[in-house]
Amino acid sequence: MSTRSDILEAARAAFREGGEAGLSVRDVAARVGVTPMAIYRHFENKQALLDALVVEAISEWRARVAAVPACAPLDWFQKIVDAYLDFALGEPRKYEAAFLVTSSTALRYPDDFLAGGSPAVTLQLKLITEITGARQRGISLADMLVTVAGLSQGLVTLYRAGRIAGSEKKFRALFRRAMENCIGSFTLESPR
Amino acid sequence: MSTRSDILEAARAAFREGGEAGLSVRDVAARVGVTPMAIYRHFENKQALLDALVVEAISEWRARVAAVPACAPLDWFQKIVDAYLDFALGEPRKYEAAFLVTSSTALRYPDDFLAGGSPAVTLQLKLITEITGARQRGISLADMLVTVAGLSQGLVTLYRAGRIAGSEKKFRALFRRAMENCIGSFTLESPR
DNA sequence: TGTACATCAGTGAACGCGCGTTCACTGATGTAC
DNA sequence: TGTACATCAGTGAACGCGCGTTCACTGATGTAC
Repeated sequence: MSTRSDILEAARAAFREGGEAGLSVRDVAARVGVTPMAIYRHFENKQALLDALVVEAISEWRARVAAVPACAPLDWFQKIVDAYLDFALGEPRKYEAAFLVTSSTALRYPDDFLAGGSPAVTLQLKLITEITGARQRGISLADMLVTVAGLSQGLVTLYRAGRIAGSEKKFRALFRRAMENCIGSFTLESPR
Repeated sequence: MSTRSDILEAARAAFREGGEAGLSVRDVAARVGVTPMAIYRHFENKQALLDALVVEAISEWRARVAAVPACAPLDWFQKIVDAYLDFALGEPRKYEAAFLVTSSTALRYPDDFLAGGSPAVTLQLKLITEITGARQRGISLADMLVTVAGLSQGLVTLYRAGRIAGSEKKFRALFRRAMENCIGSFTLESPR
């Protein structure tokens, strides 16, 4: 049963280095020190191996969100934003697997998330609701959710594609300002 | 000199069908009805062929923006938003080439754009400045630019990855609302 | 006007690579009687 | 306790594919004298 975990570990390493395009059955086998066909004893095919990595990455993201200590809604939300940045910038390939790789298991905005399909998003929804509260401007929760998701994902993608100039530190600050402004825009008055 | 344009046309078709991953020298040659090596008579290598497609796509996007008739700043901006959606949804592969394919010629936010490297963005910057005007909330022009770019790109990416449920029409409406809200958030009062 | 030569588009075969997956197999381990 | 058999992880060779690019070439067209 250790070969299976060796395969997963090798696949993780291969994906870390080259992403989806860098994952090959033959390469993973070579890393484990085993024949390519040995992989098929443990995974139905390459897709199944990739799916396993996606599931792992999603779990890790959820664990990171769950690990953020509870506090006042706005602080809490901002800490999750920081966790998102840590994940996206510190483990770029895992971020890719969790958020970008097209997998049959991918949830869809906004329905699957409003329905509570993802614990991480459910928490964020709760926080957004509490933050905007009575000052809420009549924007639907679904819209707010998709806007936050789109902005996060778009900024990270631009940065990762090297299309945003400046250091990582500068990008993190920019990202935080943009998210703060975005959340603020959901309320009637300007924030702060 | 007609072979060169035949090659470009075939490459365009191949890219339209399969994106960057679907572009192969051999396939393009087969479409033209010519030996793979004939391509090399006209392009240094595969990358040069891809670069040519990227340049074309960027030109087309700029032409579309330039074709939007001048009007009041907010209307004008919204018409550009619509043009962006038309481009992203109507010519998804060209959108990909213009905005997502990593190319040595890619401009970077915000410096290259603030410096006027892109006529399309220069116009958008001018419009944003006019729209926010005196009510501007102290957010830097660079931040506003990156936020608009990130949100646009992120929403389209989510939609194209099938992660936003609903019809194209619904997505367009959602996109417009999100952009309107985003622009509104740059001013002191809530818009409308 | 005719000839020699350079230019140039395109050919055809091959190199060397990596890919996912098939097939029939070996050899060790565990199980039933 | 010993034997027969099933299970199962892993092997090794091969199939058939597509890829970018190299090399030496052919044959037509244009140009110079």
